[in-house]
Amino acid sequence: MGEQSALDLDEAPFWRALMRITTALPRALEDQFLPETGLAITDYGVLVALSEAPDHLLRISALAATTGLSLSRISRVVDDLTRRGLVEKRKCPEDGRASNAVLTGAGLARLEAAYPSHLARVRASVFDHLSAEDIRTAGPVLARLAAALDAAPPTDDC
Amino acid sequence: MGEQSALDLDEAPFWRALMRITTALPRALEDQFLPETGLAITDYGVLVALSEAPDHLLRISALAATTGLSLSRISRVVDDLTRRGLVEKRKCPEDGRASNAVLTGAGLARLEAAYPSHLARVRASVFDHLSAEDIRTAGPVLARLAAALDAAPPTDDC
DNA sequence: CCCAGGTGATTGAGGGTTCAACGACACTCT
DNA sequence: AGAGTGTCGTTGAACCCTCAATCACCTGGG
Repeated sequence: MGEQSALDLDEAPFWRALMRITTALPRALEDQFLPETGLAITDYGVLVALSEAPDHLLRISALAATTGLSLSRISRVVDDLTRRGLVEKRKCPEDGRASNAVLTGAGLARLEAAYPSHLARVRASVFDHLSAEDIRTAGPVLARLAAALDAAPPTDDC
Repeated sequence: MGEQSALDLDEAPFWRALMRITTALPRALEDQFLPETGLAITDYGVLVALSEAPDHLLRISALAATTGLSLSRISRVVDDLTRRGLVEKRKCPEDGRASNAVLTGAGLARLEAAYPSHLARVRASVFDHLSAEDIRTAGPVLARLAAALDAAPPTDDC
């Protein structure tokens, strides 16, 4: 891993800001969202992923990939959502090992009910503080970073 | 919370990228950093905060504020670091309720040993994927967002 | 057919983090 | 001085999340 030059004058504040955001943003979102809707942000993400899938149906493993959660985590979350009637779990007909999660009517209703609250939280915590110009200039950079992080998991440098 | 317009065409990708980053970045950092240095990222943050403080000494509550951790969390982390000899805890002379955390020699040495690894992780997960221009344009936007999040905790909209 | 190895999902155990309750102490007002 | 109130830090209980082990099933080669 050897020699690396320290962060320079542009990089250091960039890094600090990024750290602050990664710790503070989830909190800012969740704190009001859960009491308002009865959904954790994780739950909401799962419901959104299902609502965007064809037939509102997704393999458990696909759900894990699109939400960015681990397989074990998704398993428990889906269990919980099933117990609450927002999601249904069906053995996959073509592959006996696999299961599909399906959004129920109640789940869709719950998602739609939560949407305004989610939107309000997102605006209050992020977009209310940024101009249209900010978003246009920073958006592509963030997108590039997000893509790199998605691709990067392989442990090593390149 | 009423009416809100949905995210527009610039905002939606911005938001998705932000979500990906907040979930993937901490993982990308921690996964290699901990095995390489024996320090969790939380530990590292605490040591950094202490190293930047006058006399390498900070009130427990100040430490919580600067690291963004909760008081209860910082209490346990400092306990743990104390047990490992990297930090020392002293009752505060002026205020019998308070405690100060002080960086030990071993703590400083450990921090310095971990720094190159930290730097390498930061570069590999973030700056290697962005141009100098990216950082110059997105940096101020992120800084503004971070500042807003730090200030915003008050529950309501304004 | 059946065995070996691979994959999808679940589960137990354990660490990380937070919330709420608490004990110790400080400050103010009378 | 004493009562009431607020603040600093700690702790028990609970939750979220992950790792590793495991079960059930699929797939390909003798």
